Amino acid sequence: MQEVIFVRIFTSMNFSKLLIDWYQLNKRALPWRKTTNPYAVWLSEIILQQTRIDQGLSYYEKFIETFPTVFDLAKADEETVLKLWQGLGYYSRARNLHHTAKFVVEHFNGTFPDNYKELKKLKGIGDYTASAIASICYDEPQAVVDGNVFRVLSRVFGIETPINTTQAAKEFKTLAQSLLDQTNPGEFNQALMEFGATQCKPQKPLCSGCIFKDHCIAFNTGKVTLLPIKTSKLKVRNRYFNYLVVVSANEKTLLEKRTQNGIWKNLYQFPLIEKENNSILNTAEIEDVFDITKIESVTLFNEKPIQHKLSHQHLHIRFWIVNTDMIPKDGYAISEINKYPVPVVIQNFIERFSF
DNA sequence: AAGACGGGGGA
DNA sequence: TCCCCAGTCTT
Repeated sequence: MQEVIFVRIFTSMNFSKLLIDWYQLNKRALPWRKTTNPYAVWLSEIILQQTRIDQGLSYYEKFIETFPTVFDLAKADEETVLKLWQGLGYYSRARNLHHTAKFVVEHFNGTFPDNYKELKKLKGIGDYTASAIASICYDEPQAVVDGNVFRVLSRVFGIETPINTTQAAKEFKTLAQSLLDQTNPGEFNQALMEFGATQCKPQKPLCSGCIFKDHCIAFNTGKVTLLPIKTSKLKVRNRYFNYLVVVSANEKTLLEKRTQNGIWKNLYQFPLIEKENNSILNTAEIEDVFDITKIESVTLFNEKPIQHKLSHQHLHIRFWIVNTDMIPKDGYAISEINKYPVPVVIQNFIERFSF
């Protein structure tokens, strides 16, 4: 038996009007919505990449207060920027943020480019962020495609192209562009994202009162929970970290900066011994790290490795307390270590361990 | 085209 | 547990 399904077709302006009317009634009051200052909008967009508003909000407030203008940000040390970013993750965003602030000050006298094409040339600004800034600050009709847009459009229009493909990026950008309100693109873009974030949510979307109920292909074919489609699951690498926490006679410890590419680049940590497996360290391995003669004692801080899960890596971490009589030459005063940007797992240890 | 890159929150 | 988040860059 063939099932017959009725879906109302959008007329040209329908989608945009329904959406923007909904937005006017339902938008949250957020600090970056009070301005079209490109610096503030840029900052908010970088912070919100792959980050929930609830998580990013306090960081935005901190950054705007500490660095009210692009000049203030450009003047700061990278370490200061990373410290303020600590805990937010994806630290390349902070490094690129700082780089671009300096670039804008040096080459554009502190004035951001006023169009999509030039914005996209800046480090850390991709298609999404360039479209967001250009539309919100300069009314340039560039549609944004973020996770919300993928979800809303895939459902409403019943698009089954896996969203983590190059083809989907083009397909959804074209569709979003065709729906875009040409006279108020910034409003439209924000409305579509807000709608995805609060109504057309990943889980338990609020379909019963949805403005697109009569039009939505997914809703009318029972496929809401199946869309959007995403292929391939990433594989996670296990790594085994042993951190050596030196406690010296003169209240100093050792820190090192992670300078290679990879996780936590340019953040600090205790001296690290990485192993291939979960085996316990022996004292010889620890002594090899320091060219020292006098280790008083070595104790294992946590018998059970701390499980620290990142997107692509599952870290198993042990902390070793190394007491020594010697005075480390390049030691960091215990009282000063909170000035350095460190990964969350290191910060948690510092707070648990009473030096 | 695929992989790397954080950390937290919700179900 | 698993999924996803106002993505971008590198390989």
